[in-house]
Amino acid sequence: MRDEVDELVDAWNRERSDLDLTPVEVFSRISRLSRLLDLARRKAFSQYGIELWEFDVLAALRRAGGGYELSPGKLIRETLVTSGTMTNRIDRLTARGFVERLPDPHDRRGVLVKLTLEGRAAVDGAFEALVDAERELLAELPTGDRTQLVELLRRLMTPFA
Amino acid sequence: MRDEVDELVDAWNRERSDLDLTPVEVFSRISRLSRLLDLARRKAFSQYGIELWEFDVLAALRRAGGGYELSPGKLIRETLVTSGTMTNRIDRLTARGFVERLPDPHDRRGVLVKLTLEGRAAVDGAFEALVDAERELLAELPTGDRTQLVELLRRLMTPFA
DNA sequence: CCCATTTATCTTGATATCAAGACAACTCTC
DNA sequence: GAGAGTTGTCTTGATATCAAGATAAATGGG
Repeated sequence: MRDEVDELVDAWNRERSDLDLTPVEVFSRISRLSRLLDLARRKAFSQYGIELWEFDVLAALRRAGGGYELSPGKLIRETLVTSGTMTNRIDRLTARGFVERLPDPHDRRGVLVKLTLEGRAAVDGAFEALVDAERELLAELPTGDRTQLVELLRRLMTPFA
Repeated sequence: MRDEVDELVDAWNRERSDLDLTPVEVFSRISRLSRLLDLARRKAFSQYGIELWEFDVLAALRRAGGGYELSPGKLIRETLVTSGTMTNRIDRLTARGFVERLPDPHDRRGVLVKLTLEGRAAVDGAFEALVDAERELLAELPTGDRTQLVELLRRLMTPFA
C-alpha cells in the first residue's frame, strides 16, 4: 500500500541519500491531509453556501454559547488572523446577515459580534455536514486505531506549544 | 495531558451534545498541526532567505533530478496552484536568480524552468534546515510510535484519493 | 492536408490577506 | 486626577492568489 508521499520520499532519497527522511514521512502526510481536508470541508460547506473563513468565525461564536457574542479581539485570537482581516470578515458576515455588531456595554472602544438567528442556523447546518463528511473519511479506520491516532497526534502537538 | 483541541471539543460538546465528535478529534489536530508546521517551516527557511512558496517550487525542481528542469505545467500539478500563480512565481524566482526559463526544444509553446546553481544551493540548504527542524519536533516520539503514526496517516489518506 | 479540438503558458481583473499605522478609550502610577 | 503607556478596533497600501480569458502551437479525425 503506497501513497503519493512514498513517491515524494523516494524522489528525495534518489537525490539526497545522505539524509534520514523519517520526519518527511510524517509531516508531509500531515500537510497533504490538511490540504485534502480543506477541499472536503469546502465541499461540505458549499451545500450551505458557507465559505471556510465564514465557518471559522461563525463556529467560534457558536462554541462560545450563551448569547453567541465575542469581541473582534477574541475572534482574532481564536481564528489566528490579523485585525484588518477580521474587520473585513465581520463586515462581510454582517452584509450577509449572519452576525451583527453591538457596542460593548463595558468598554466604549469595544464591539461585540453576535450571531443572528440566520447565522446560527447556517453554522449549525454546516457543522453537521462537516462532521458527517469527516465521519465518512474515518469510516475505514477501526475504533481502536482512531483512539491510537488521536493519542499520537496529541503527542505530536506538544513540542509546538 | 490535554491540548487545545480538547478545549475545542469540550466547547462543542457543551453546545452540541447530540453529535459524536470523534472526527473532530482527529481532523482538527491535523489542521492545527499543519498550521503550526507551516510556522516552523517558515522559521527554518528564513535562515536561508527562502519563502514557503519558493521552497515548494524549488524543491519540485530539485527532486526531479537530472538537469533540474520541469515545465510550468508539471510544476502546477506538483504544487497545486493555478497557472497565473505559477507564472508569477517563476517570474519572481527568475528575478532572484534561482531559476531560468528555457524554451522547450520539443514544443514551441512550451517552457522549461531550470534551477540555477544559486537555486540549487538555496534549496539544498533549506531542505537540510527543514529536515533538521522537523527531526527536532519528532524527538519526543519513540521510533516505534513514529512508524505506527506513519502507517495510520497513510491509511487516513486513502479515502481522499 | 485542413479544420476543430486540445494543450501550454501568460494576461487581466477582482479579492482576501497581511503589515503597519491611526485613533480613541481604558488603566495604572504617581 | 494628569500623563504615560496599553489595549481594541479600524484604515490604508501592498501583494499573492485565483478565475476567466487570450494567444499560440500541437494533435487527430476525416
